[in-house]
Amino acid sequence: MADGSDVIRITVVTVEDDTSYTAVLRRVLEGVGDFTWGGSFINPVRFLTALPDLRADVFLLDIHMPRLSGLECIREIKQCLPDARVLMISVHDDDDYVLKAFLDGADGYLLKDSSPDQIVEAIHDARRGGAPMSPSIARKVVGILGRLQAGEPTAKAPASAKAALEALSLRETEVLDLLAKGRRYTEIASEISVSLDTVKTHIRNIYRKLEVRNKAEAISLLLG
Amino acid sequence: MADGSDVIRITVVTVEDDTSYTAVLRRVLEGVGDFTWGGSFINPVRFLTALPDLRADVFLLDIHMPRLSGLECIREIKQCLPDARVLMISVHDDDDYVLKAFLDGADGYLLKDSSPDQIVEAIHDARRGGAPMSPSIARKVVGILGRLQAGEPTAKAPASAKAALEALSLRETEVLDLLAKGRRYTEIASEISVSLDTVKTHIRNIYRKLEVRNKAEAISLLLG
DNA sequence: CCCTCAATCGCCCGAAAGGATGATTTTCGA
DNA sequence: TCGAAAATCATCCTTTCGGGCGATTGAGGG
Repeated sequence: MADGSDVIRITVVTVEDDTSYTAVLRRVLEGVGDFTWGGSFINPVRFLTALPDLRADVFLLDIHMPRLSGLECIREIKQCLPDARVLMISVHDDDDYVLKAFLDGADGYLLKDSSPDQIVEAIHDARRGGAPMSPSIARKVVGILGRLQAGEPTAKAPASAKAALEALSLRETEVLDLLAKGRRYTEIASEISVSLDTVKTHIRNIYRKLEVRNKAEAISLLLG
Repeated sequence: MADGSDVIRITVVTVEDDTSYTAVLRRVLEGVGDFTWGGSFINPVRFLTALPDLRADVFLLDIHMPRLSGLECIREIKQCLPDARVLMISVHDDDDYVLKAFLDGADGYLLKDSSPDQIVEAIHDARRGGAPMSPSIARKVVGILGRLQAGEPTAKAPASAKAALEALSLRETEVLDLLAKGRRYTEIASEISVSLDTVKTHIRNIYRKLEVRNKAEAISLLLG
């Protein structure tokens, strides 16, 4: 391996809506001998269209993009190119996104404050079968694991959701059902023959018991 | 059948939160020779508690009651007393309630503007195996039947709901998902990197396509 | 008898939601 | 290349939500 001819070159493709960061990545990777720039996509939809014709070893995916989440690209990539490695690169470190990324098949998760060296090393690491991730992401993963182990699946436990719903009184259950049907407070009030303020009180109590902040979360917990 | 001794008496029980209407019903029914007043319940919860000890031929149920919907009483009654007839008496004639009542096992559906004669006749009709209903309710039922036949299950079609969701653009789907997670408009805006007004526009378009009026209905359609 | 909890109602206040309309740009297929 | 649809941003205005706070009544348990 003294000369470069027998070095296995790694083709890297990026999908990133931020053109300036795309340029950064390109510069970083073109500075490394065994990397081949396989293309960069600004538009994730375009990327998916082009995917069947791509041959790449590693994909760098942004999570938050204009039209389509990078998360939704993972499965497509894995289906077309089962041996390819997928690394997420994002500014976000929410538990929700980190967990989803790995569940969807991502091989690694880097934050955008990663240094060039770290990015290069992560790509090599992914090729070797590792799961490269930024230190803070690694901590997140450990934290999530702990919570999963404790029987609290994500943030909203499916088991505890049921328990929380059962902790509601008859009246509260009735109000929540109507809320989920899209009824307004005033409509609920007239349907169950109580005042508007009573409905509001019930809803405040429902939110407190379910530990949610608004209608949407309450309904998702009820139906999801 | 010349004397009253061989007339089969019909025991009637009412469950109705409105005491004045309960009194009206009682007066009407006590004026009819072959009816026996089996009791009246103001509180539906109390009614369910007492139900196992009741012997009645016909139940008159209000739909909208303080703690518990009359709809939820139907199954309980049918389980305890399979031969009993259940008539709903309500001021409401929404498709939703009418359909639900019959699906839940109601034998008839009267509006509260029914005359005493109509009520008496409806009870006899139910006993004979009929399905007594106020004229406007009968029309509702026919209308609902037509729509079911046309492949539009209720008002919110389970098949068309899926179609409607698929008619959403990628961006709209993304926004709706975030909405269902309980995100506020401003949070969605920052997460997908667009302005607040753009998010509002997307959501208005989503509501239009899904034919809903608010978050709650949209989320119910998405999750339900 | 006291305490708790469910259910009821009220007031105040700021934030969020949503409706009406109009406009620009990009994209894409006919 | 023309038009439709998607996506973007905006202004104006009203209604609805959501939270904080306090209060009463009745049922039921200790």
